[in-house]
Amino acid sequence: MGGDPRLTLAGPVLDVAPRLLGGLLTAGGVTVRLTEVEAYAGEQDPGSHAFRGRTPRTQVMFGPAGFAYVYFSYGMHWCLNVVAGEDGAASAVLLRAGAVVDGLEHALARRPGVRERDLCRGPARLTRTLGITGEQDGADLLDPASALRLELPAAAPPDVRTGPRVGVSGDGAAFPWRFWVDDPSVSAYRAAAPRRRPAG
DNA sequence: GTGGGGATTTACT
DNA sequence: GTAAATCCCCACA
Repeated sequence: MGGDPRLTLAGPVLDVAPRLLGGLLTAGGVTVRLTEVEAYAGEQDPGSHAFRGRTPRTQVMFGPAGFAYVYFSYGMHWCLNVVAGEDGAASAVLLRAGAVVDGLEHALARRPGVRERDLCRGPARLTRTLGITGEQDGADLLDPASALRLELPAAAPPDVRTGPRVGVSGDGAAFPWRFWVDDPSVSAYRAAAPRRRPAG
């Protein structure tokens, strides 16, 4: 699967998401190998920011694949998505976790005292470790001159696991659109609608 | 102009 | 396990 990476990312988001696992994301002098992602499937996905249609914040999602959608959450966190699907599909893949493979010194400098496996264990930790903020919203991930670069793996890892998305409530939680590989950097946070001990 | 909620992380009990 | 931190975005009026 050589091919034009832009074309690969322009495929159906549920195909694109697992293809990002093993990919290399570089920013702020740090490179991570992606270990966990989540798919957000456009305007018909109740869990997606694009669910309510095009807005100033989500306009990047409605554009062509391969660009960065960076949003701000909970008053302090940035999260990074890769826009996927055809132009106008408004689908994207949230990058939830990764393992640092280069620039460890820069990563540790940004996150003093944090264990190596926790550096990018979670979507907001990942952006913080790589120094990603809203300034990178709309960046072309496939442009070598970009502050944010993504390199797709030659092939998807053979052992991709799937499960419900994290932090998504309501109907959007029904689909197993979270993809990960077995790695210590994969986030381990509770689901959006945590259950108490199962009745019975 | 106002109000409610959020694709989270961290610290504390 | 529970709660605090913290502010942008969006829907309404």
